[in-house]
Amino acid sequence: MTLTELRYIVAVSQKNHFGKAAQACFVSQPTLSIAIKKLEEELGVRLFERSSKNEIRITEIGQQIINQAYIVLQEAQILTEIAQQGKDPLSGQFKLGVIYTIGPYLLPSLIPMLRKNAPNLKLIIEENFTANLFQSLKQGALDAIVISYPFDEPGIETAPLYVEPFIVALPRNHEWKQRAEVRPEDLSSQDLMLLGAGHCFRDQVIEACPECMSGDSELTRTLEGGSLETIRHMVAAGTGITVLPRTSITQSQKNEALIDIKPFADPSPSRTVAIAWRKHYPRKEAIHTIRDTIQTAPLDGVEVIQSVA
Amino acid sequence: MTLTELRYIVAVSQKNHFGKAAQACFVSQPTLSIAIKKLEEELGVRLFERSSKNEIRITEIGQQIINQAYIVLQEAQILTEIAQQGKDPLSGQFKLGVIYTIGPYLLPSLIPMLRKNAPNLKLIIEENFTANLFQSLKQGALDAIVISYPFDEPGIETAPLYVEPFIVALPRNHEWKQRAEVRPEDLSSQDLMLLGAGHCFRDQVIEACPECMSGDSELTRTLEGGSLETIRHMVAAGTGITVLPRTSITQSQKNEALIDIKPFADPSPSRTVAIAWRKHYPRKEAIHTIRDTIQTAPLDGVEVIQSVA
DNA sequence: AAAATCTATCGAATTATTTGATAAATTTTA
DNA sequence: TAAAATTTATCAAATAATTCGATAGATTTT
Repeated sequence: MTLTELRYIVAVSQKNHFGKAAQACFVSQPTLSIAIKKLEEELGVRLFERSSKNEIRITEIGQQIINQAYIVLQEAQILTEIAQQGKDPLSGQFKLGVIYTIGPYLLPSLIPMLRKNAPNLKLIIEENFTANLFQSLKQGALDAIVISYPFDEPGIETAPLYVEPFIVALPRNHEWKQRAEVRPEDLSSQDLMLLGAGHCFRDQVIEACPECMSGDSELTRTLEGGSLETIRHMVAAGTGITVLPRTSITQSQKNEALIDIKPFADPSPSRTVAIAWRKHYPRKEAIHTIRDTIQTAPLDGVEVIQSVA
Repeated sequence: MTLTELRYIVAVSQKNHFGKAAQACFVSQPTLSIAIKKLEEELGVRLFERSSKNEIRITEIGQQIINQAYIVLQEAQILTEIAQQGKDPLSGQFKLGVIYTIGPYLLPSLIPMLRKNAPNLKLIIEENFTANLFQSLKQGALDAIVISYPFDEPGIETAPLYVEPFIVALPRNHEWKQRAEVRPEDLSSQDLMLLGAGHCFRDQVIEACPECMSGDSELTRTLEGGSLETIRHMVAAGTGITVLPRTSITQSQKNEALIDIKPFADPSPSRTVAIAWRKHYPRKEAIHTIRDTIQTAPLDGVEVIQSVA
């Protein structure tokens, strides 16, 4: 049984005439006759009563089968309509993972922009650690993830989005009040607060200032389970200083009374934020749109990295 | 789109593996790969995300389409099941027309026998005049009709069932009480009651005894809209005599006190009862069964006509 | 680096499908 | 009654499609 054969019998039932039905199906009359004969033989049932002159008559069982053929064809039609709607790579769900230290700062501007650039894309967000996001990405639970380099996994492709410098956040009236900039190695002499293990940003800060974790510096504290926002509030409360990614500081927060922001001396430590996806992911265009959206209106203080591709 | 292609994508979604899906579909892996590629191109949608190693991943739109493919295939399956059930020519409805002067006598014995010989045949009966039955048969509203010869129409085939002699019904104490038999021409001297126009039996009686309708016989009365049963009751009431087909008289009625039955002298006038169907009617076996059923246990007093075919 | 595992691609062989021409059957018309 | 018309079935040839084994290409695992 083929869908074509079903279309033929439906056409005959509508035209009551093999020749006219063949015309309606854009095939020759023998083609249609043979196809119907084949179907009748396969089903073991006579669908039509042919009388040379006059019209065709549909048998009782033939009518039942034609009714069912309508249903089959209709469901097949629905299938093509589903495909038609789904053709647009910028439609349907898109599950985006973002690491904790990027999500709160990137998403508030990304989501409304994306709603404009891809109105039919139903964005679903997950915030998590890099390792968990990667697992979900690999398993197909996520379509793409926004993470920080280094990130190199087999079967996963990445594209850099922007470079984001690190900055130092001090309580007002800190001893460095008058400084224009800070060098990484200076940090080891301070009460430095860091995120818990699992956050790649923690590792990046430590990489920038290995001294702060060396045995002789007992001033560095880890806030397990904390967030950058928690740490920022603790800085404001005077508990210590911290290093933050540039995007975690908005203009209004920069002018905040309780916190002082200092850049690092050149070359400033920084992180490169990237988007990653499975190599064979079929909706690359959706990823491209997200990347473009992020790069067209970048966050404050970052340097966009245009890909060559 | 073909049903085969839909079977392929369903198989891949179940096996998560092109090779295994191909095996399950009893085709080679290239066959399945090409078919799916073709379907993807036709729909304009990527259904699967292939990664050389590891398992296949179904895209979001692919899952929607596979769900719909299940539905299409299931409806197609139902179609074949309908055909399977309808394969038996002795199943389904069978619309049988019978003329008024046969129905009441044939059907009471035919219906229970047919229920035994063709238990799945849903017999639907229509009683009417020959002309109306023929129209319905021609139009396909009836599958077969039981009528009386002569009956010869283009596109219609017939087979004789049995020859049924006519008999004369007299009131008790009629002047012919002592007679052993009656000759047709005798009827013109009597109060003869006949059915209305349209009943072929009326015409057959008149053909057997033209004298009873000739100008000088004013004793013949026509009962428009009446039935043989009405006439029989009128005979019993002494209103006149009539001619009846043999099958209208059962054994118990023969012994009835109020009516006397006389045969015609040889050669007795008679009618040949036949079954008729459209030449191309596809369920000839059903007709054959009905004919056999009628002929295997014939009504009292008829002579079965075995067909050569 | 080699082996293993998958899907994609290729060319040849095989099957199906399609078509125009025509046959066969039947009905209508002359 | 014969010829014309109408309609579906059949046939042989051409075309299109499907199928397969072999193998390439890509990637992961050993």
